[in-house]
Amino acid sequence: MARPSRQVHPSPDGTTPAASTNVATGVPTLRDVARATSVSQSTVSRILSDAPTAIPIAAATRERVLETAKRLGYRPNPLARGLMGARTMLLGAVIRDITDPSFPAIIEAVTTEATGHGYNVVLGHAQGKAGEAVELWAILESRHCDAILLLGDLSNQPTLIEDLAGTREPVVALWHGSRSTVIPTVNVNNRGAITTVMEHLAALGHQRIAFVGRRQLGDIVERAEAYEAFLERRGWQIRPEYMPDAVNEYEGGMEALHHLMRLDEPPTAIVGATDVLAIGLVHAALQRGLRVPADVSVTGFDDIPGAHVIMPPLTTMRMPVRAMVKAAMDIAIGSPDRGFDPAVDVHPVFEAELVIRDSTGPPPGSGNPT
Amino acid sequence: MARPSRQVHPSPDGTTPAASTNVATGVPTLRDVARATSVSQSTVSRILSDAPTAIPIAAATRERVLETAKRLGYRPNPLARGLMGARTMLLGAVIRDITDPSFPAIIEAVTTEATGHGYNVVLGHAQGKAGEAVELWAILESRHCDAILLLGDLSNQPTLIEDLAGTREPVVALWHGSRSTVIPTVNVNNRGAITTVMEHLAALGHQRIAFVGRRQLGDIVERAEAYEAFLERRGWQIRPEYMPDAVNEYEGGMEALHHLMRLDEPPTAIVGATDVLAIGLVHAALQRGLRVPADVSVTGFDDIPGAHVIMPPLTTMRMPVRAMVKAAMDIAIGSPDRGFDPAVDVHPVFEAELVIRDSTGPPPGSGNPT
DNA sequence: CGTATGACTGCAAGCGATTGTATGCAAGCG
DNA sequence: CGCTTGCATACAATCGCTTGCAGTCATACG
Repeated sequence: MARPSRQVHPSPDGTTPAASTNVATGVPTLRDVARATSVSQSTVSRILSDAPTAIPIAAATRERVLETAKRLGYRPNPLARGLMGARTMLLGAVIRDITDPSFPAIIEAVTTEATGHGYNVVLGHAQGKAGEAVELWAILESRHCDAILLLGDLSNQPTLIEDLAGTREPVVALWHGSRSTVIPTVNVNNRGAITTVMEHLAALGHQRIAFVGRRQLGDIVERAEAYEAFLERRGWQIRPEYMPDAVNEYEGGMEALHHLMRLDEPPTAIVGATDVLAIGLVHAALQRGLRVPADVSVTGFDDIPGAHVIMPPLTTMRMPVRAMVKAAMDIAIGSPDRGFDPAVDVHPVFEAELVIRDSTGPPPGSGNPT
Repeated sequence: MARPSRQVHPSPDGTTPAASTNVATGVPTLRDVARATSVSQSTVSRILSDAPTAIPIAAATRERVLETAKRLGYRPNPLARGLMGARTMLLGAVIRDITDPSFPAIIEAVTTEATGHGYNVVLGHAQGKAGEAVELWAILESRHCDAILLLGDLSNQPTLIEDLAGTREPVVALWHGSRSTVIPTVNVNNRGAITTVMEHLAALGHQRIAFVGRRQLGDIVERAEAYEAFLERRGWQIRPEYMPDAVNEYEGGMEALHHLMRLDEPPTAIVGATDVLAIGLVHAALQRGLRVPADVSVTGFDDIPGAHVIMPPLTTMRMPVRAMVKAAMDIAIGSPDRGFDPAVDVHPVFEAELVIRDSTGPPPGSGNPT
């Protein structure tokens, strides 16, 4: 790293070197702007970062500086800024699994919202492994992100959440399943949503309803519980064989369907814990020669892109992704200085909306199939 | 920002304050480690950043320092490091449109590869607008990313590419359509791939083949050209009405299909420029009561997740995403110091692989539909 | 036994920006 | 006309870390 060690010698003859500009990088620095305008760095700094300063600046000077800065193409160095403890305008995002089709929309919302606030997003991909998430968090923190968003349930490793709780930056978890009270969480009303789905199915005449999803991720746990609770309220039987374990992938859904259809008394409707699962369910059903929804109804959750272009288009629950991300952002970077703003709810819960499409219908043999 | 201005007074009585640790943040600094070990910062720095230094360090000292550093949980501050011109270990990624289902896999590959190299990824979402991409680039550069990856065709705004060419960090474009020679590009052999698809269809007996995709994105332009070239080679007629314009969304594909099927002589096979388009095509065909592939064959491009769980599973071209990203990474951050390594090919082209599934078959009325 | 070589370390000067405090100057007041 | 005020700037100290160069012993050589 052959960096010229001393560049800014006061020039033996006394003349100040014009505008040296860090020779190595070619990027104009604050000092260059100061020199070019014949004012001090402090003045330039105060003007450019127009922070609420007690010190007044002459309008003329401000003009001049602003002009030179633009002319030189000056850009503040975020590194130096961050060093002094100023905000880095970086938002860390730890994503459970970017491969999951429900995340792109979330990421899109996050980057858009963040940009709107002048923030950049540093992406960390946990690849489903909580171990990596811990490490990621460390990285993000050391990068001095102003806030960190946890996207998806990363709670299977308790250490993470605990560590995060002790951190100095705001950390907000989205779709984490509302189990943690240590950190703010923004969630969807899973119980309410599943209840809505079940009621939709029940209204259609279904009684033998299965639920597919692995009780591991926070959101899915809640959904499963809501499913059981509904059955109980109705006084319907809870059959363990109606709740097969399934990894959250298309294949998981496919296997689950085959399992369910091999049962002596197969369900007439299946609630998928996610759209991915539901699409797998539908696909496997079709492969088996079953008709959806004539032979079996299927519902999903998330309304991922593509959920409406499968055949039949999927009935599912749509979450207000944008609003949720916005809420998280407000909690995370909304309060200017001190930690969280006590005035805002740090555990908001949003309602999902039932999108009825063609994958649900009356159970087989129920008179008029519409 | 009430930051205690002077902290490290030599303590009147001569005792060195234990380990002050930046009170504001609570994060141990290099100085803390130095004090705790009773050595100078320089020594600690040299040890921890084990840079190839001409200056030798006693093994015992090294041990001691390493041990204390670990005990204190010391983490170097990337900001301060970057300020000195060291690598920031940040990789900028500008994504054309994260909403496009083919990108998640790419992002996944990028984050994984980057992590493997010790890099973090800063994500920029261009939202399809090239104007934003320019701005993004500026941001990423000012963040001192060690390299920048352009994901997807951002070339519709020429300024971007020009600006980028003059930058000092390595910039590599992936899936940019191989039109730019100003910056390194990693591409898939679109012409070869489309030729493969066309041959597959021709071998099945199709002669009336349509192509759906908007000639705007680099990759798609190439694919369209290859389509025409194939027709020409065979001496088949190029019908403009067989090349409808279609936005790269499910809906675009659906509209295109309806358009094609309203033709007096509709095609028996349709090549979708992307899987998204293809899925839209299939969906619309099914809606129209057409059977795929009995009535019309459809092919896609990308093999996005989900392409195999629609009905019928999509015949498509799969790209070696991982290998392509790896190649880009090698170009971008492979050479340690000076720009690009002249030894490596900066315009590698990868071959896509035909994945035959069930959306293609012989044209209607061709004897045995197997 | 004095003094060269080395092997190790410490000093201190920045990187680029922020910010508390001091300074220069022109009005304003009595 | 001297001095208080207040406005506009400049100074200088840091943030945490890297690094060229100077300094310190200890050992080895003449």
